[in-house]
Amino acid sequence: MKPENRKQEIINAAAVLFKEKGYSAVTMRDLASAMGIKAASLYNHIQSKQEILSNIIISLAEEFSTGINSINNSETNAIQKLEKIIELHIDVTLRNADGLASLNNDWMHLEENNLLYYEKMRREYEDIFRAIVKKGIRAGDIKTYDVEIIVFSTLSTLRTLYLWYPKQKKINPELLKHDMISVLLKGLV
Amino acid sequence: MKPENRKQEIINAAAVLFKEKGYSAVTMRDLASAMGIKAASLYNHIQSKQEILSNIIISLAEEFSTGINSINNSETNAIQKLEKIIELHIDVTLRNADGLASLNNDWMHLEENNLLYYEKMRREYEDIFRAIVKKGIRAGDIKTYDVEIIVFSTLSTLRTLYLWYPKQKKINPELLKHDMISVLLKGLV
DNA sequence: GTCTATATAGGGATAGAC
DNA sequence: GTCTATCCCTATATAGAC
Repeated sequence: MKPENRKQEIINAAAVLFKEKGYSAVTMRDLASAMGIKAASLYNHIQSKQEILSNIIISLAEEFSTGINSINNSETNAIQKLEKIIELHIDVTLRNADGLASLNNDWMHLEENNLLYYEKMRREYEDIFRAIVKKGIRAGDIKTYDVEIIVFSTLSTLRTLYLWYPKQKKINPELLKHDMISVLLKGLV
Repeated sequence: MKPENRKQEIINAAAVLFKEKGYSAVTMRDLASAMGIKAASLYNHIQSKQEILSNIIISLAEEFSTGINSINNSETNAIQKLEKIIELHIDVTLRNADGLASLNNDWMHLEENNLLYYEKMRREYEDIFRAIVKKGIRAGDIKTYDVEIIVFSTLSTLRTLYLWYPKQKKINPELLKHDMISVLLKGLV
């Protein structure tokens, strides 16, 4: 096994533990034990605990950043863009639900430039999302509720998918996408 | 100042810090510093760090438990019950947004009986919520999407309110309730 | 690539003076 | 009710043998 693979194994194992207890409560001994080795051995593959966290979070944040920019640049209306954003979140959740726990709950433990970089991406993501909703309202495609409430309620559902999805083993991704789009955009009543 | 007041001050200060960094990353020295005293002095008012956490979480969980039981026992239809649940979450968030961060993110650091007690209340809360949605679907008041998706998307929005509300200082609670009910129940489109 | 041993720092909590 | 001093434990990380 090449070092890069072993490193990724460690990062994946860490993501599972971080999801269960949070970054701060997981020790390098916990992580080593989950890998079946001693804590000191981890340092042959990674430089620090912090490096593991930034690896998990930054790659995910960049995925969302790339995704929403590509969606935003497409020639579609606001509703279609929101549908694409919902699909983006579902796709990322299917691929890396564990890592999303750190993205959502442990980003504040990033250090220095990584923290600033994360915060910048998050701000830009929300700005694009907000702009899409505003355009949709102006075009008459979206009802004229408070923009912030719409952005918040939609995003909080999408961001929490990682908690919920693993418990619904049987659910079909296509059904999930369809019903999630319906529930979020067309309401329950 | 009576000891009970001082104790509550400590718990309130702790809730703010737990919200910012999470239970595990906040030290008793951090908390003491926020109170303007030394760490050892905290122990004149509280027995342990764990006691602070359980105070924050258990009282909030009991509030939700009482609230949803009372709503569920009222003679109203599913939609009216859901509206009341949304109001319940908004009311609790207005009163104690800081504590809700611990309820949502740090419950797994509860110990022994408190952990079991919390998990029981949470399970019962979700069961009641799910039963209300199911009744609403059977009565034809709620569209026939996947029940779990409805429960999840609604609850995740309500549970995340604590993150979002403090940033919207100007928003009127009544407008918030009205628009939140509209967005969650009637959709965006 | 993993181990044992260890350095160094900081955690929660207590004792006892004031 | 708060302080200083301190106990004991565990954290991240490194050094060097195998």
